[in-house]
Amino acid sequence: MQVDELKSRFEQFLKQKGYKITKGRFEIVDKIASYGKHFEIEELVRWIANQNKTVASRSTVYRTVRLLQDFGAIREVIKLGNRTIYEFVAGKPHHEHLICVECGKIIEFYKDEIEELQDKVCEEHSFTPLNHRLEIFGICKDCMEKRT
Amino acid sequence: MQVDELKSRFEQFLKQKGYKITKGRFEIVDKIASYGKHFEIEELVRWIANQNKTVASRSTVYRTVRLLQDFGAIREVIKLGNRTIYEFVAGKPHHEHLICVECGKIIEFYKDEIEELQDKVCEEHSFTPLNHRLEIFGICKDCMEKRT
DNA sequence: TTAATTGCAAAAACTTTGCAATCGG
DNA sequence: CCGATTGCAAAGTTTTTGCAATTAA
Repeated sequence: MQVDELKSRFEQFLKQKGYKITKGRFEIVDKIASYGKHFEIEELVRWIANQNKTVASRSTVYRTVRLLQDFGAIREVIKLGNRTIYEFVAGKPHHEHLICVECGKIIEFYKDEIEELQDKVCEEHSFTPLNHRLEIFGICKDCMEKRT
Repeated sequence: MQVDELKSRFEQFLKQKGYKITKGRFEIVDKIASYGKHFEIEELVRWIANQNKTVASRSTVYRTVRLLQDFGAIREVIKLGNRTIYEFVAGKPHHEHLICVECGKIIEFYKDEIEELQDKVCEEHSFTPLNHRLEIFGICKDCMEKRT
């Protein structure tokens, strides 16, 4: 999805919720889109603050991140210790993560069968799934090789 | 596994690491074992503090929880917002969780096929898995029925 | 106009840590 | 005895919030 299309959908979302269309909110979307990788909020705040033109304060970033989560453009994908790592999911197909606990590398993967089995489990428990997160922590290939 | 057996294994673990065998550590194990359900650390601290005989301070609880994680007796199983929910896993077979976002109910499940598929994915990426967590958030049967 | 938003600083919630006293081996 | 552990309070992190000023509709 193009960022412009996303922003226009976000605009609809805001209007529909009775929220206002502000410059700051869209600049944050641009920043997240151009950041191009998984991020933590404080990381994003610092990165935004270091740009020539500051587009939003820490509170606004936190508040907008929450809005974008409700909207569905970003998602909490990794919870490691006290850290929360987000990703920009806009338009990207759903996937899960392998996280290297040595170097922090994040590998994305998707297995249809895993999704199907989850649906099956939910059905068995008459549970209505809304979303899920599968995190596999371990050592990536590179780090494994360095160990020898 | 019996709690006594677990404590004896924990004792071996401590000795092997060069740590000391203290009363407080074992009393915390007893408390967690008798708590009998998923818990958050602050919840545990408060619960322990409310007992006739206080067995450990907040810092000791935090420090011991970390030790027990390393030892493998407890595990961070759910990360929801800023909350971290632990479970006492001692001897229990591995399983995943369905979490009702409405009432907080936690349902445990295990699907061998899901585990196998994960191993397969890891192999495909030459990734050495250490541990994983699959959280499915949704609405449980009871909450769904109440909605009508 | 007026209700939502922003930035700030303060507060909140959770967790870690320095240190002196104490305890275990 | 010596080094690990404990409790406390202080500090560190991350996130939320109250409020006055500002801005969008």
